[in-house]
Amino acid sequence: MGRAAREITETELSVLMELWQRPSATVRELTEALYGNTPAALLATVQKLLDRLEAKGCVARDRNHWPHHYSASVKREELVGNRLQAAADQLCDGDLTPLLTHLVRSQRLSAKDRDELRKVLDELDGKAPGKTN
Amino acid sequence: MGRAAREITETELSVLMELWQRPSATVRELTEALYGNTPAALLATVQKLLDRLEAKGCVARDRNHWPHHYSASVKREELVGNRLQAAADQLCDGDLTPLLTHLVRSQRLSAKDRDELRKVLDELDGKAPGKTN
DNA sequence: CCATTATAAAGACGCTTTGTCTGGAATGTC
DNA sequence: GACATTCCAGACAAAGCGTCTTTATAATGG
Repeated sequence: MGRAAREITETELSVLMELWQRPSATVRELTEALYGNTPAALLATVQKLLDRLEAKGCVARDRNHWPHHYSASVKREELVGNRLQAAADQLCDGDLTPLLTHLVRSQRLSAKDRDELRKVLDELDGKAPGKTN
Repeated sequence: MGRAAREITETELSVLMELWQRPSATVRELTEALYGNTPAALLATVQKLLDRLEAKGCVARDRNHWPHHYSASVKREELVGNRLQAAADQLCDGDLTPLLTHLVRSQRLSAKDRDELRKVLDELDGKAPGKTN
């Protein structure tokens, strides 16, 4: 499944971010949201970005509407996950655990964050949340 | 910290990987390890890769030796950490927690992995009090 | 010392990607 | 059918990448 997760550009990401905030949108709406105005040049630019995002499997377009309706076909969490998995594949031989360990250790997590994580771990263990908070 | 661990190319990474396996190395050694032979062209290629890695702050060179000795100036864990932080900055507003949560949840961690993580969390609980919720 | 060899430094090259824009084709509205 | 909007294909410059060639510089053996 090498499909969806390819490299997303900074600019492409800005378009995706707008899409994540709505169910769907037209090129004009997105251009307006991103740049504040909508000259032909910018419309074409955004269109091209959408084209490329579609090619990368991150955006779906509904050609039944006129103008076309675009919507994100990848959730933010998926994109995050893909990017991390890619990092793990490249740098950790595909194993995410050392990456996680390092991250948890190096990052200053608040007690609340740690609790949160622990809860997730417990959940995965399949047992009821051990210590009640 | 806050260093400039910029984008590392796949090819550059292959050089870095070799460097991580030794205290230091010459261009010739690295070329031999990577390609099996050392024609002038390849030597120059590896040299250029090292130049760029040096510019990106990932490699240090000792000009007192002849030929120069190169060594990695970024540890693998740092590179991992930087990459994750970059992902968090871009996609999670700099907050690594949702990223961690998603990762822990989506990835199938073995019971041992979970234990490992829990231990790290406990360790952090003891050391850094964090904010009491 | 000089000639030879190995290394370093600088740059050219072709290629791909990225962001932007132009022009023309397609589609809808009145 | 005339017109405006939207889509589409492609051009374009700039930048990054991997590779290679050329020139300069340092070390070594006569």
